[in-house]
Parts: sequence; C-alpha cells; structure tokens
Amino acid sequence: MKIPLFLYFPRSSPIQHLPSTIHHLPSTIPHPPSNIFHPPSTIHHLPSTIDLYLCAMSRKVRVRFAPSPTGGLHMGGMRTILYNYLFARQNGGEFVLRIEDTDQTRYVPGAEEYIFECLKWAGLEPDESPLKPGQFGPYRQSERKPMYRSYAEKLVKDGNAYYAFDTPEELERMRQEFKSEGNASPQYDRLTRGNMRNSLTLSNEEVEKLLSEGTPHVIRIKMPESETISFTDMIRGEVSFDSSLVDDKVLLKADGMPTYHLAVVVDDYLMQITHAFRGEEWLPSAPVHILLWKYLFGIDAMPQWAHLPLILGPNGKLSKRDGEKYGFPVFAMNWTDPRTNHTAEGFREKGFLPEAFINLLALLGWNDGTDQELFTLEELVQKFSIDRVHSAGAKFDYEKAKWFNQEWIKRKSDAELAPLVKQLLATVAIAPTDETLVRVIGLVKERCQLLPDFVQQSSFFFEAPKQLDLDAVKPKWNDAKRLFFAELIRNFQLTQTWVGADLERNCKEIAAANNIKPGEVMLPLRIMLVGGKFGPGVFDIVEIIGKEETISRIEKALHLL
RNA sequence: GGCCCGUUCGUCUAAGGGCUAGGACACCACCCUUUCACGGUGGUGAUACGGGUUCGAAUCCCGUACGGGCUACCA
Repeated sequence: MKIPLFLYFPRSSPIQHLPSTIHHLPSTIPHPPSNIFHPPSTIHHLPSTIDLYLCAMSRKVRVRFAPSPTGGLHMGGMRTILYNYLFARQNGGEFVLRIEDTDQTRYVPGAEEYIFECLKWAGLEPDESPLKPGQFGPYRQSERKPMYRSYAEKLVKDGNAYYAFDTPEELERMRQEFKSEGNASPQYDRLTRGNMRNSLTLSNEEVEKLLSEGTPHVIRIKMPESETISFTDMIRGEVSFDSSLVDDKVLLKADGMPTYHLAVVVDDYLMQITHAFRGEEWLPSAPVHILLWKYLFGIDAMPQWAHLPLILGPNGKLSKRDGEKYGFPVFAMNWTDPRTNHTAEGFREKGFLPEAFINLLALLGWNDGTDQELFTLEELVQKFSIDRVHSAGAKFDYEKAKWFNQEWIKRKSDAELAPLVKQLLATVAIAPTDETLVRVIGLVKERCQLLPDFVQQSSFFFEAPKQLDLDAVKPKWNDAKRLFFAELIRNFQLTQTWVGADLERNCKEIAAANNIKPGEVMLPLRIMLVGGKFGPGVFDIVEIIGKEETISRIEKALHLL
C-alpha cells in the first residue's frame, strides 16, 4: 500500500534514543511552554504523527527551490529541484522558484537566466517563479527587501534579537582574543556577546543615539541560554541541538538586507511553504530557523524539513573543482563566469539527454526498493518517496552516469535522436538527409554513450575518412589481397541492384575463388571504408554509402597500400 | 578544537531481528560477433571495529575508529 507522502511517519520513535548531550545540560533550565523545545523532563512530547498529519492535511502542498544566483547550477542543486518537483507533482501541490539574491556583493549577471534555462532543459519547470509570478510574489528576495526589517524589529522588541554595532575589525579582534586550544573559532554567542557593542551591553540611551545617528548595525538573534532544540527531519528522524552551542547569527545585515536565516523563514511563511528540502549542509543552522519560526509565526506553521544527503566527489562535497580535475561535468549546463570568462562544463553540453540526467540524479540517494534503475520522469512522479531517500552522502560515479545516458540513447527512437545528432554533425559541416540520418542512427546508437559520440560513429557514412588506420592492414597485406580487391571493384561496378546482403555474398564468393578466407578481407575493407576498427556491419555501410563512394574509397586506399 | 550528520562489494544500493548478504556500474573470463559495440553466461568483490540486548543482529543499544558537513554582515 502506498502512503501519501505528507502523512509522514517517523521511522523510529523519537523516544527511543535521547540525544546523549541532553544529560549534560544544567538542571536549572527554564521550561518554555512550546511543544518543540524539550528540556529534559519534557523530551517525550514531540509533535505526534497525528499532529503532523492534521497540520499537513489542512494545507495544500507547496515546496520551493531557492537558489542564489551566483554561478553555475550544481548537480546537487539540480537533484534538490528534482525532488521538489516530484514531491509537488505527486501530491498535487505547487513548486515555487524563489531567487535568494540577498547578497548584493555576490551578484553575477546572467546567473538567474542560466538557472531558468537549466530548469527548462531538464523539463522541471516551476509553477511560480520570477518569470511566472503567482499570488505570493515578488519571487526575488532583493525585491522583497522592505518586508524583512519589521520582522527583525519584532524580534528585538520581544527580546529575541538585538542590535549589534560591532565593526568587522571589532569582530575580528574578538575572534583573536577568545581563540584558544579548546575553541578554534570563537562565536558571537552567550559567552562573548557581553563583551561586544550591542543593545544588550549598551544603555537604551546609547542605543537610541547610535540608531538615530544612522550608525551601521546589524540585528542578531539572541540564542537562549540552554534549551534543547529538536525537530523531526523527514529523512533523518529526530535531530537535536543545544541552544547554548549555537551562535547569535546575523539576521539583518547593515545594508538592510536579511541574511538567508531570516529570509528563508519569512519567505517560507509568506509563501505558505509546507515542505522544505535543502542540502545537508544546512542542518547546523536548523536550530536558528526553528527558533525564528517559533518567535515569529508559531511552530505549527513551520514546514516539514528534509535535509538531503550531499553528493560527494573524490574528496568530500562535490565541487566545481572536482569536475575540472577529474574531467566530468558538475553543473547542469555550461557556465561561463562573466568576470574570468572561464567555462565550467555542464551535463547538457557534454552530451547527456535530460531524461538520463534526471534519471541518474534521482537514483543518487534514492531507489524504489526494486531492481529497477531506469525511470521516466512520469514513473518517478509515481514512485518517488521521501522516506526512501538515504541519509548518507553519495559519491558521484561518472562511469555509471554515462551508462545511464547510453541506456537512454538506446531507449529513444531513431527519429527522436535525429535532430540532436543533426545539430552535432552540423558542427563538422555534415548535413545529411533526414531519411539517411535516421537509418544511420539506428545502426550506430548502441555504440554511443554521449551524444557527441555520434559524430565519430556516423560521420564516415557521409564523408570519406580523412585518415585510415593502415597499420591494422599492412602487416598482413599481400598481392593476393590486392588482386582480390581489384576483382571486388570490378564486381561492384557491374552490380545493378545495390543491396548489402547480395554484395556480401558476392564478396565471399570472390574470396573463396581466390582461396582467401572471408575474414582476411573484411577488416581491410572496413578500414578502407570507415578508417578504423569500429562501426556497424561492413555491408550495412556499403549499402548506405552507395556504389560510387564504396569503389572510390577502396581505390583510394589501394594506392596507399 | 566544538557541534551536527553519517558508515553494506572500488562506486550507487537491496535486505525494517531469521536463507548462501541480492542487484546495477566498473573490472575479468567465456559465448555471440569476420571490427567496435549491443546482448548472454559466469567470476572477483562488502556488512569499519569492540561490547551489549536476543534462541538468533548488516538490522536494536552503547562505545571507539573513520568519513563528511557546519563553525561569515555567503547562500
């Protein structure tokens, strides 16, 4: 039986394994009255399955992908998009694309358009986006700037955040000062905030004065002294943090823009997001986001989180650099950095079919429990389930990725492939007729892993090979063979109907008459026509390239032998 | 360093207390093939380690080791 995904049942009861850190907490913790904050004595009261069910039932499923337009779209991001898309389609929900461009110093022209193009190529188009606004716009955070400040101010008013006036130099000095063996990177937190210039340490008058003078400042969350912050991740089950170990993250920057932490919570709320998928690298900042939900909108409104496992390269989180170093694409499409003009390879240009790309991405961390590995997007929509997503990171295997592509090339019809191959052949100035091209594709497609392989595998059908691998022929070349080929040419010249099977029979008869085994002349003939030791059956090639071209290539080769 | 997450063939993974630990990629061999592929058959190859719980542990618990992530007025 299939359980709709939004009825999420934790795999293990949260009560079974208390976090070990819980025992070390001081015993004098205040007990806040929320059901998601668990001082030791109330740890059992997680929201029940029924609560989650009721909460989810009342809302239409809405998910979002929120990239920051700073460069190429990583395959990990692409997989997050896929899972979002599948989840939305499967639950009759909506998939939103929101641009997280709150860091104006990292603005990269063209990056946003590039992301739209990736989605289009993969066929994972959002229901709402900057290009297709719904009723929750705007869909760029830079255009939502005015909304964030009031939420930050509310946090300050309620005592959950504070103004901080420290300059970058002062922050750096603090980090140096508190650096020790036991603490490699001191945080702005309960231990250090008392030494800094903020509305916690300054008098009200001073704060008012600084504010009215327009002194640059940020707003930071004030992490509680000692609470256990827990939530149930859709993939990992219960995860807990000790609030005293989390730093006072900046919520609103000096330029008035929110940081990711504030923006993601405010926007997810305003856009009525019900399920939030993101990479595992976000797990450590989850407690900040949970607290913000509690302070701002109530924990019941918070989406269910799923932190997806990372896609790993040969050494850790897969990076653009890995691709360059080991020769495989990391981005969905080619990305050229406008500043350096440097291009990083993409799956599209490398010759992957979007179907294959989606297929391999889906299987990186998920499977349906059977031996099936090839899935169409429609099948994935049917069969995907978030609780079959692995919690461990998956190392990317380019060899297997190519296998997926090869399988998809074989699955596609010759006619479907034709326009793609035609485009590729055009780059080497070959312009075949559609009819011939489709025939050729049928003969060579199972020899191609990547689309550009079609050029090597099919160009000799349309033009004589520029180089012949004569070294494969010369060692065993002799006068008997020379005579044979002379006779073969004569025979071909006299042949009226040009049918591969008949020609092959003739060829074998001539060989037999000259006391030559057919095998001895097949390879030389192939080299003469193809140039190398590859390609479909020799007489399939002979038939397609035709009488004149066949004879001409044999004659040309004979001069070289 | 601290916190968090993780650990089954080289890689992706199956097995939700009960078989000989299954499949796929890659690799090797053979078959098919007058080339290269496709296809077919077979093979090499894994439960990190140590303790528990249990009649029985890859599976549940604890510890250790190892791997990864985070530790910015970046996302």
